[in-house]
Amino acid sequence: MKKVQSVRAVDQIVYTLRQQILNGEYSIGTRLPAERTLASQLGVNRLTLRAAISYLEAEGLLRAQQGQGVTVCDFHHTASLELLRHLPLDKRLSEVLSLRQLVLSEAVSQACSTATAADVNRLKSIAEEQMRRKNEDEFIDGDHHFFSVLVESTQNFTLQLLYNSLSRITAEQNAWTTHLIKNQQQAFSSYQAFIKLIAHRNPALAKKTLLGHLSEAETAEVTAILTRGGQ
Amino acid sequence: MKKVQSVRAVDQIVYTLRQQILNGEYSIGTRLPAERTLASQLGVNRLTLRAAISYLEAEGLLRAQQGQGVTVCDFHHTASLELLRHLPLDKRLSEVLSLRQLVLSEAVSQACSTATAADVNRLKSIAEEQMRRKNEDEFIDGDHHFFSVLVESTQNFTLQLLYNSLSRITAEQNAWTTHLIKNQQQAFSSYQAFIKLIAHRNPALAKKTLLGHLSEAETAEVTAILTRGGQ
DNA sequence: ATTGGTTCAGTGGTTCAACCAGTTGTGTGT
DNA sequence: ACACACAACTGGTTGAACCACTGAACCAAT
Repeated sequence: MKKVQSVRAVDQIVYTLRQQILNGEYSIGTRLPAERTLASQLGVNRLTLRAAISYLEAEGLLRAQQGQGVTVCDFHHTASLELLRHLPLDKRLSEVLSLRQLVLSEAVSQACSTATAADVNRLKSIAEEQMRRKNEDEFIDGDHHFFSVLVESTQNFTLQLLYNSLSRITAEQNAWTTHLIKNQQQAFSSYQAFIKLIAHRNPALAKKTLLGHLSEAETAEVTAILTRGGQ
Repeated sequence: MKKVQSVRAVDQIVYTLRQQILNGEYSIGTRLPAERTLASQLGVNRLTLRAAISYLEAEGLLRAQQGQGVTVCDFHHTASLELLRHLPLDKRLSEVLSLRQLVLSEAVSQACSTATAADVNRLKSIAEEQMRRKNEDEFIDGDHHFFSVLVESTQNFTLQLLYNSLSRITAEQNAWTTHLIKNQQQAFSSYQAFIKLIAHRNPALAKKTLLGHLSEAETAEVTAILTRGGQ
């Protein structure tokens, strides 16, 4: 008794069409075949196809207009970050990493003002737990958990929504998991640095530190903060 | 001969359900009424409702599962920035503004390395045109156009997708238009500053400048750059 | 009383065939 | 040459029917 949970036809059609659009098989600005035609081509009912089109409209890939057909949007201008979930991350890993760094710097900076003592303790325990992880997948999840809590502690809904996208983009992408595993040690020190910066409650300094914008005097100060042990 | 372009029933249902979810009328984790029930409540056919549900699944607000019903997702964790398009911007204007500032700082910094001379000229002409604008709506559009070109000049697809969301969030929101109109003069000097920073081709300095992370020595240097006339 | 399996009612998923409603082009009348 | 009407697309909506999955209720065997 397996739980095969057959995949919804809609999801398959969504996947197929999305790939065809992203591959340029249906190029930007062109019209898709008429719904009745396309449905029979894809071997599904027209209404199933329509549900898929509705989904892809929400993603900003398609636009349907009565009497005019379904046209492929210029997703460079109509899509959102979520689109990267469906593109190979390899080519854009550096772009995503630097955006992630930028966002997390801002998050840490804001958390300096907003995080509660309880938040900091949660972060500490997650960070400690991460050090004991053996399983790779658990480590990946834990990493996501740490930053999820961090972002939540900013109480900044906008940042949180943005982080949602970032974490989904990386989720289940091999380029990401190999990157994270390879830089595991670096991750540990990031956790510690972030926690100490938040606990130090200096938003401006935290941001400068994480973006590498420190002056010489500040560098010394930060070094002192980061090397301080315990509490 | 008007072109009333009657609104699609699907769109109305999407709007209605989205509002009900965001207002908490259908609270997170609960199940929507059965499709057949809900469809008759809303006065549309079940398949029309299903197209709407499919759309809202793409937005991360709903999740349908055979045999289990349609449940309301915790959009704090499942939605993306696009969600802010459907929330009043008033309460979060400062959040969005600071994120925008952060993203544009990064864009300018990257443009220092990637923008062509042609890009810089386009930016200059847009900025000049902006100064002559009388109409408020045209000014808003021009502002968006300027930053759109700026972000494109980075050739960073990730940043571009993120900017798409940001510009859609602000589009047609009164909180944004009033903010922009009120700070029109400041916008002009931003254009000039961004252009000069890009033309100066120093990514690190540009970013520090826009984030206010300058040391004293750097401040003098930047002042010189920004007050330089002409080219 | 506990366990195990069966049944059944309720859910979303899919299909069919038909009709409604915009958009476009084409042809006919003037 | 122009204006209008029509025809032929297109997507939008509807009703009814059936399939497939889930969970709870039920009943039997232990």
